[in-house]
Amino acid sequence: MEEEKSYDFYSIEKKWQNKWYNEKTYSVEDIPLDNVSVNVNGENRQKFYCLEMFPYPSGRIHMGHVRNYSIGDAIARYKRLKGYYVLHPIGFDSFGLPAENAAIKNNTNPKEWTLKNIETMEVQLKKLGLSYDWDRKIITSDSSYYKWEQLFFIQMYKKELAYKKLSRVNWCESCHTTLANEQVESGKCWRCGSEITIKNMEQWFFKITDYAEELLSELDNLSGWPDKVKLMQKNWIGKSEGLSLFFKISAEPIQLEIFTTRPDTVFGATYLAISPLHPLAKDLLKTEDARIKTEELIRKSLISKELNEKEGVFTGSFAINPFNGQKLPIYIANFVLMDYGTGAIMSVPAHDERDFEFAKKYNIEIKQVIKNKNNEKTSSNIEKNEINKNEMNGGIKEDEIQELTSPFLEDGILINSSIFSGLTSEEAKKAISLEAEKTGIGKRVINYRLKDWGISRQRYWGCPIPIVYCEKCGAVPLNEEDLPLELPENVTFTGKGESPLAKLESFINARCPVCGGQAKRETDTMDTFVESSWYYAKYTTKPGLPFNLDNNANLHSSNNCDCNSDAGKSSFGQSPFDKKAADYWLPVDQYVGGVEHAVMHLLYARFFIKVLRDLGYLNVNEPFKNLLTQGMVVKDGSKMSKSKGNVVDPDDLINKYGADTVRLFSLFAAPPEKDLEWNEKGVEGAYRFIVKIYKLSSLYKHHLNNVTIKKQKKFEDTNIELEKINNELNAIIKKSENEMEERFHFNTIISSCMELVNKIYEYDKNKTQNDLTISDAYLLKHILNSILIILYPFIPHVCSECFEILGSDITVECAGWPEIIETGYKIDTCNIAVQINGKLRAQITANLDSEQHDILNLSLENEKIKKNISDISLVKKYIYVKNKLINIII
RNA sequence: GCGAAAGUGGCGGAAUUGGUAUACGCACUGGACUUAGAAUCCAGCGGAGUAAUCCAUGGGGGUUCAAGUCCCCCCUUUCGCACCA
Repeated sequence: MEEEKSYDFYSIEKKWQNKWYNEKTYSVEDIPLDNVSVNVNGENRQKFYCLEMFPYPSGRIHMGHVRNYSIGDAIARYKRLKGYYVLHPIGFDSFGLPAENAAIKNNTNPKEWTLKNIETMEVQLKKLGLSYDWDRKIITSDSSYYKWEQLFFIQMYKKELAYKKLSRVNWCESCHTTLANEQVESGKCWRCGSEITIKNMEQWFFKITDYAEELLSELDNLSGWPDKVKLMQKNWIGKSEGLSLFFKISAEPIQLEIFTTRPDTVFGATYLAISPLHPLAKDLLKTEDARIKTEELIRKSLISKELNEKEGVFTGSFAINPFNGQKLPIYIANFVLMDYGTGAIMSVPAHDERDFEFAKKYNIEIKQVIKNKNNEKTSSNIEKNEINKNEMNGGIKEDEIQELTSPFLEDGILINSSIFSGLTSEEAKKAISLEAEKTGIGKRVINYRLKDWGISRQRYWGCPIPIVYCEKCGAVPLNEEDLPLELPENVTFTGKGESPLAKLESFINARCPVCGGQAKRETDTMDTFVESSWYYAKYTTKPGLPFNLDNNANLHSSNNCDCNSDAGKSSFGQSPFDKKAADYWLPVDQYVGGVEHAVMHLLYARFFIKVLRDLGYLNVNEPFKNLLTQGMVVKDGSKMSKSKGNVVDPDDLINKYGADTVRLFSLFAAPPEKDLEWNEKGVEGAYRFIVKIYKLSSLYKHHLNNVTIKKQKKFEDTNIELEKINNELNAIIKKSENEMEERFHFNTIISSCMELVNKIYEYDKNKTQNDLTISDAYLLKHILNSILIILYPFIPHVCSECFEILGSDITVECAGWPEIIETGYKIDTCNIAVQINGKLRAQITANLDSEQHDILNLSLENEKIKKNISDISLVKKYIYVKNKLINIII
């Protein structure tokens, strides 16, 4: 055996990376030219847009990035092997708080800090050998990017999709800015974990609620999304259908509007409850005592949404139930939310947990109006409820006294409800709603939990909002041709008080675009989730000259928005991307990222593409066709973090083992959707496997180098051991296709390849390479090449190198997905498990596709079976699963 | 509290359609090579038992010839929402 060159990952990885980056191997055209639009077989190549969530340039990449990008790269490289025309871009989500916080702390410039980080991370990403089209790199903090965002903002403003209002908003004292609802997690800031307080501020909003229905209903079409994420979005949008009902206030000329999803319980209402922040709250108060108590409730509601105990105050006012004329006391109650529905409810303690709790506390009547459907006693709920026999025959006895120990929450049959008694809840909901509409005391409405997206941030390092406030004209958007409104650089950071922009006279003072008079600029910047809401569309067009919207055919014709179709047409007349390119590449065929963005980024991006569609920029309804949400990388059971001191730096690992090893381990240790437990010893295992592959290729270098693989259907006259291995290879080829396209369980592909490599070593042990006949060499080269191609998406450098070592005119990435080639070897026997009464007792070898009685006889000849079954007459029956198993029942 | 997902050796995990549970990797144990170690290679590795066998996929029931897989109840963990009327 000749001396092998040892595996020098550093040189190998450098060699291939240089080739890829210098030759721009992974660059694609915005719209494929004729010469790439067909494959070698003359078939049309399909496009495939593979995207991973782009990183925030925080300084260095971390293991989460490595995992995310290894998954995406595996998919992108696989699709190229399969002949797709693959767009696989990368960029940096570079606006955000850390840059500004670093500026405050270290007296640096956020822009310089950010660009330096991008530079570092770009080097790191390139060292991982990811197959990106680097020509399409986006840096969102660059005005060449965010000027388009300002353009979108202006156009949204003109369509009233962006608006400003005074509102109670979430405030994070630590980040010193407001936050959108999606960015508050259990009352805490999503970024820093600080407690959120409530502030009343003028804020800019995007009218995402206009799209609530579409965002909800389109979820059904997203078959390529995990159910978990769809459910989270569904719950977040929180559609509920119900009845809005007007209650007259007795002795007052005013009405109170409430919202309920349970119109069927309207006869059980025993009080009304309104939010302390309800505009009518103070008007309804009748006593000084109630006023004082209410002030306290208002004070508490204003600072926090957190609630420990239900508290309320009787206002002294009464309302009239429009259905039965009953006089209902009106309470001010802290558990009623002002920003949902109408801020007022009818309380039905018998059939609502919260109303029940409140009624118990304040001794309010509890009146049951729904009973169990099946006429069974709800014994756990009702203590004294002797159901009148008459009820069985449909006759409902009124005025039964129900003593509930807990509310009855399910749907059922109405009782004590006048003409509606006897109806089911479902029927009654309809009937009562219709009646309310007929008599004009109410209307059916749909409410959403989703709120408009608050995008104002009182921070510097973000996209400036292109609005000025003119004394004469009010809020006025900039002229589109004056964009970009650049973020000024000559600012000082104190970390105290308002945004640095608010103190910068040169920025604040502006001319009104309408009247030319004195005006002041908006000093809030946009939420950085705005940049990530459309970056995937920007990628579809290479950077360069802006596209003229007017040159884009049919730009406004297929606009499915009901507004003026000229809305998207700006005087500026330009677009950040070519509409044809966007329509060609979008939607993203495979999106990969962390599940933490399930209701933030992923909801905003869905909203934004619909807005861009309605503005006429593209013709796409959804941004991401398939979504893969990968789990976290954890160590010692918890997420890697500086505070826990369990961070592993990818750079250290790459230097020690090489990028292929780090990538392989990331994909091997767990399926992508699960958390990945980091284990240094496991990394060594991955390294060992790569060395094994490299050694195997080196071992056969001289024997296979000159063997040229021809296209062939079958290998003849080959070594039987190799033929067996080829059979297993064929199974792996098939299985891998399924995994790479459907399930993404790369770990199972890798383990199959490990098994196969082990088998080749075993084969090698019993042979010397000189035994190789010419036909064996063909087959072996086919096997080795195929394994290299299958593993190439995961460990591209070493596979490229080994493919070259074994001798080929083309690189592995041009080789195409391996074909299944048969040999003369046919498996004509199989292993059959023999069970007695369902328990495994023996294994026998039988001819393939044997008849069941032959298998039975064969089984009964087996020593172990004989011991249990001495005679065939003992066999009561048996079940035979072809080529697999026989279960004999005695 | 509501909703969802998951629970398999010492560990990460396989078993994709109900059909031979524990593939592959890690760790561990023994052996070879070595002055020694590292690396590598070989062998072993769910538990109990001398063995035949028996017991094992969070626990308990069920369906089935056959259950990690399907159904019901319970426990635990993780995630999301948390008074949304």
